[in-house]
Amino acid sequence: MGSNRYNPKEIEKKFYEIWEKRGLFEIDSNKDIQEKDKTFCIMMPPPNVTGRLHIGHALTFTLQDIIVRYKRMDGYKTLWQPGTDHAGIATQNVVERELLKEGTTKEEIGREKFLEKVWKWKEEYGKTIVEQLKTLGVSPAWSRERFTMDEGLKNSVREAFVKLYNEGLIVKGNYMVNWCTHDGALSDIEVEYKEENGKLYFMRYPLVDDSGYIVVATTRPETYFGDSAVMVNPDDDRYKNLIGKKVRLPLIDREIPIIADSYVDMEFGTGAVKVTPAHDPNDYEVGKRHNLEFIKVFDEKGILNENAGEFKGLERLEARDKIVEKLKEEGFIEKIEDYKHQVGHCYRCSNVVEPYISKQWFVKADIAKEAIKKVNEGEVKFFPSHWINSFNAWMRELRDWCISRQLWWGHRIPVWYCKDCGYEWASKKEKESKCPKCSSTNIYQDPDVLDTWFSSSLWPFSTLGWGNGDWGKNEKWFENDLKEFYPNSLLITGFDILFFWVARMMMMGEHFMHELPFKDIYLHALVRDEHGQKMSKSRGNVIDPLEMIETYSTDALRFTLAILAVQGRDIKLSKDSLELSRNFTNKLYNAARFLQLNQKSFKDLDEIEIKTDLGKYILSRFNRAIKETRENLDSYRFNDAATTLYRFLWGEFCDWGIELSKANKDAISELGAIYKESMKLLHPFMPFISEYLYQLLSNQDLENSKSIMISRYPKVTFFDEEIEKRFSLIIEAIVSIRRAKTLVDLANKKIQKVYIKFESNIDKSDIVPYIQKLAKVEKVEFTSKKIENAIVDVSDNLEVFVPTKTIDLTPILNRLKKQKAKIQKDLEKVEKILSNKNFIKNAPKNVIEQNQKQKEELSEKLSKVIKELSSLESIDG
RNA sequence: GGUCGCGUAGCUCAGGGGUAGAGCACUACGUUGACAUCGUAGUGGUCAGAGGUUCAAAUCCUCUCGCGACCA
Repeated sequence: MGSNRYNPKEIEKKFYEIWEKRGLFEIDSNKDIQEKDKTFCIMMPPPNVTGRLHIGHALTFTLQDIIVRYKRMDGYKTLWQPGTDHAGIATQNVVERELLKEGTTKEEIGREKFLEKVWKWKEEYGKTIVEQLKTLGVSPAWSRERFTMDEGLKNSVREAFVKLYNEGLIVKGNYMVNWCTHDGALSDIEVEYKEENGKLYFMRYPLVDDSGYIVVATTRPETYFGDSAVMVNPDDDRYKNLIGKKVRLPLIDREIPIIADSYVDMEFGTGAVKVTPAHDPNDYEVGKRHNLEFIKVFDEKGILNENAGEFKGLERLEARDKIVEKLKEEGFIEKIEDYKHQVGHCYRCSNVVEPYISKQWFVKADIAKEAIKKVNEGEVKFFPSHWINSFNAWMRELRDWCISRQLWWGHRIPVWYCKDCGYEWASKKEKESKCPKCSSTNIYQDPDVLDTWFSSSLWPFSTLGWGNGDWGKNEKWFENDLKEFYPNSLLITGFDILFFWVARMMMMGEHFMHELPFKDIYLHALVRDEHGQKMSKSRGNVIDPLEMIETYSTDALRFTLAILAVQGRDIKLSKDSLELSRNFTNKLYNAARFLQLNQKSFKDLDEIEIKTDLGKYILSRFNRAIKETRENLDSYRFNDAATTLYRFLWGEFCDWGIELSKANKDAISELGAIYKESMKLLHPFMPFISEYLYQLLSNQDLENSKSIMISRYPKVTFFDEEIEKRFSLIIEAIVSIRRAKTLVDLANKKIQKVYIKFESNIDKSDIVPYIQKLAKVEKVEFTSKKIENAIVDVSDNLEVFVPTKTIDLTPILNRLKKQKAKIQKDLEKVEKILSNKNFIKNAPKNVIEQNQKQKEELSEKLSKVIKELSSLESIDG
């Protein structure tokens, strides 16, 4: 305890290891304090195995850990289920890049070899994110750690798939989907729309009868090779006479009809549109309506095919300019205009997404019906509550969810086909050997894998053993888990995956378990930089949590995130706020140092009786802090809970408790006990320093002692209004004297004498030493009348007089004048309220009384100020 | 275009019908039995604007302006 700075480095690492080794993160670690039927369960949103800890993780896991530690200490049997996600595309990409470095490709080595490689990569590097998480001090039940592709969860995914397949809720179809030429099929929400400065190309299509041409406008000219009609509005007078005629497509001379459809917007472009049923979602519908030909012009990789004539072999986006150039040369381009439009991009690789027809698997939107109903009936609570609107809006317009992905890494779609009899079936078995219908062994499995979100949508119950078979039983999960921990108590995650993950867990949970998966859903905001900018590598404004931990400590980072975590508001993180928290840890450390200057070891609060008035005062204030902290945690108001702790520990305990104890040493042993107890209150936010100081003040080592982690969370037991009132007067007197001294440049000097005139009765026994010590004054005397020849300070409940001979009165006069103006203004306000007859008639009694009391106090104060002012002015004059 | 959120001290933000709050910054003083990563005292606000409801509006309602997010 030599240094005057808190040094968290060794403590954090050492303590974490001890906690983990002792199994304190596991569900029964708090057995001694568990209360009957109190269970709490929260699922860790599984981070990607390829991931590295970023500040968003730090936020979400800090908040989760705060709640989990709180519940664990509060007597709940607590499960925080950890795990990682196999992250289909991301992981596959990482390993593909590795292969590229080795000069090979996944196609070259084949599916089986490739998957071996991915598993090997996962075993080797998949631990990184977990190790990084540990530096955050999080306390999930690590022994139960799962992976979305472990054998148990593979079983549960097949279980879920087969059920849905047999219920007709999973279907295969040849539909138009969002297609990334790099990553394959995407679900609707995996497409990000961005406004782009594009061009609107006006193309001339010659009429077959050589009577001229019709001009169509398009943003994607390269798709015209797939046109199977030109479409106009039947009411459009410009084109009425052309309906039924044919045009000849430029360069390739294919003939297509001009058709009429009221869907066409006459105002847009030229009022005539090209119809490309195989490459546009709207045209797809038109094509079906009018029985048009579906002509693909490029393949899955975006390479133009033979339908594009001479442009065959070019990439679709690269081909655009070349095609336009040629069309221009041949006179088929009427004009090109600048045009702003929304362009869909792949969320993963930013590639421009194409509407593309392919055979994919879908989960029917019908699956969500029951979940929607229950949410509407209020069976789940959102924090902040307004998220329920977005949730409902999205669920109402839910569309079928495309779940097949053209990847190798992931849950392989458990559907098998018989080459001989054509039979198709879904199987719970990993491997099938023959067709159940014709017994042929000439069978094969669907090559695609499932969307990663499919497996994570089962997470709230699959990790509790649902559909796992025997795998992991009594090790990773237990018979009673589903009963005890489903529905989960709470979900904490970012709002950005509300649709991706939360909504899907809701529908799957409800469908399979017949109960929504959570009671409460807390959605936190984004962490931004100090200027409110989104963090990104390209901006170079990324705040690395590991670096912050290195510089400021885990506790400081956690506390900062908590104190900034206001519901519904983005978090602007800056080094200043981290410094604030770091300073706080130092303050806490030094408070303990002070306590130990007096006494090496302190008892626990429940082992002693608080006898001194100061002890009772601080205990009463501490109980208010307990009440507020608990209330704030119960309503997930992390920022308010953190602020309460900060205010109590620094602003009350250190600033007044410790300072006042310097005048009353008998209180110190009591303060130490209260301080130890307040470390428990702080523990969920700052697990390390709270443990450290608790053990230190108990004069013991964590190595040989019970951890604070599994001690009981403080409960409200004691309020003493009388003593709080008394101390608030003592404090008012001290501040008042200090202010008077400051006015005449005596701030830090010890003065001889001060008189205090209390407005109301106060028990004056034993209060003098406090005032002497903290206001630095030799002699304190109480008076009932004004003292002449003195500096005066008028406050709400008392006046102090510092006798003086010769002194510059100007600052005192200034202060009194200012005070006078302020009081007059306040007084006018109250008088106006009180003179309102309707106010007297309608306002509640206590409000009226309050105002009357205030009026009296103000006028009394005013008269005192005026009196002082006039007497000083007469001297000064 | 639709939905939601935000606009409060120089900055970052709490508060959400009954006397405007915190931290930082700023000013002045300061090494007093832990802490200068500190202490003491102080300065600083027509709560974006306009209407309305109410005895009472920063707070509830409507509109306007500005900013942001999501969806189309």
